[in-house]
Amino acid sequence: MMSLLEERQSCSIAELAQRFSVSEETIRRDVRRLETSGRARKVHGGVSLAGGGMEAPFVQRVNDNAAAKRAIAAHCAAMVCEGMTLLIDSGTTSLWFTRAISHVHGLTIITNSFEVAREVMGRNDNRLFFAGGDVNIDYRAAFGADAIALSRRFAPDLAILSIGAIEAGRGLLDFEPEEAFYKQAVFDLARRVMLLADASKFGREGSVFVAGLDRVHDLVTDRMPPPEIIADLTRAGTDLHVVTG
Amino acid sequence: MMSLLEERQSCSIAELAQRFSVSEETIRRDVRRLETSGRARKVHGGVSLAGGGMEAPFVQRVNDNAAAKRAIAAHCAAMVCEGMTLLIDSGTTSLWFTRAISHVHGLTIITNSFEVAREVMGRNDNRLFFAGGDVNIDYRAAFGADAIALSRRFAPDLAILSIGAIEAGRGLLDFEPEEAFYKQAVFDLARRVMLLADASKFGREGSVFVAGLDRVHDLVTDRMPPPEIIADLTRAGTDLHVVTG
DNA sequence: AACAAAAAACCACAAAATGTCACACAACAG
DNA sequence: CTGTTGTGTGACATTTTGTGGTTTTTTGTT
Repeated sequence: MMSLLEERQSCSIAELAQRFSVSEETIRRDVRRLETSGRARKVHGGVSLAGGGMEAPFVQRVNDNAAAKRAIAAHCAAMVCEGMTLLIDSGTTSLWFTRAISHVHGLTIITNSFEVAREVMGRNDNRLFFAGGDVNIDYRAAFGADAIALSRRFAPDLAILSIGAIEAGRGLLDFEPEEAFYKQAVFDLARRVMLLADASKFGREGSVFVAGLDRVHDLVTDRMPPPEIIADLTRAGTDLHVVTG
Repeated sequence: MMSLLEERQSCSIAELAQRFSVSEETIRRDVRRLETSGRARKVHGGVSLAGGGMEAPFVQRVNDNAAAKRAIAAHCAAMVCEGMTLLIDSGTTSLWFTRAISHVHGLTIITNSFEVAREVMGRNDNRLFFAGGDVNIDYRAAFGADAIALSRRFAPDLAILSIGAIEAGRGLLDFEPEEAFYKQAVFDLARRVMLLADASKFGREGSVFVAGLDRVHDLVTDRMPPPEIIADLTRAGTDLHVVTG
């Protein structure tokens, strides 16, 4: 069955059932197992290969929890006004933020994210500085020493950061060491650091330490965090903004 | 449906409905979802890609003389093999070249062009280094000192360059000083410099001097250049490849 | 500018398709 | 014999689709 999926990128349940002369329910059970083992993914009416098209993970991440991310982004966008200098990192929520400020003119934007850059280039009344170098294709961004060096040239009014996970007692964590390293470097630059994190980040466990909550001036999220994290926030002096979707 | 939108920049509801044999209302619903997730945007009577598309003047330049550029690109692509290190500049012909090498694996690509970078990121079995810094939004590329500094780190096997104009007696000229400056810097780096220029470049007059023809190892074009330029080429020791569309 | 006709978009509800669950049955190894 | 595993069946939940009616937008005409 996997070999059939290798040829055809995807297949319908009904077709597979007929192909193997078994009931559709049997196919569905097998598909469920394949999904839990990560080798295929279900879609309504059929199955498709998991790894099909390496672009999928990024697009998927952008659309995960889109409503919450959009609301958070819109809230932050209200604090941006003409002529500001912004540093925007490579998270998916940051991308929503970039879309949300598309109507503000005369900004200077520094970013290491290709998606953010693309969004900014849509309107050409902004100044754009791109932190390049070694590109992580999965993340569509550059994290290496060159990206850090370029970012360090600036003293942005505001830095917009996303994060992989927020854990009580630990602070901010991420999954990719390079990404974490880049973020550490930019914490010092901005006069104000705003962290955009939908509520799903509170449940996650990261694998690389990035920074303590005290480095963040504002945390913008869509649901009230668990009490231990609220305690950490007050201790760190971080302002908490909960955007009611 | 997204893949159909990738090819055609936009599409009408009625056409999509007929294409997939479903009712128009179903299409509208799907489009609404695509819009809330930010991947497409609705227009009256149809859908179009969200930020996806390039800016009108740019996409026009890319498609100008597309057949010739594609043929030139295909010819050059034949000289690329697995594992090479390539520097690709920001011209529109270079973009066609990048598309033409999409089937070659394991390349290391250095570029200062966002469009080239985007094309490379489509397949993630290449290594990508992006020369960033101050971004020229009209050209969708970075030309500044930072871009030069990063590019200088490399010694590519092959550099793929485009040019604004080729004049007899003068050599290579461009229209944007910054772009010219960047190109001057990269001429020294590559072991072999290949210039991609459709025949329209021979008639043009540029405004900024870039380099003499002697810096170019190969000139690939689609029609025989005027005799004075052929004389210059032989004098400079440049190989001339004329691709018969 | 005003107005009417036409096209397109939206909404709500019913119908169809698909997915899920629980249970019964058969094959089979220990 | 018994427990395990896989399969099929039917009831039920969920998702998706089509349809009719209504509202909004565009277009053409005066």
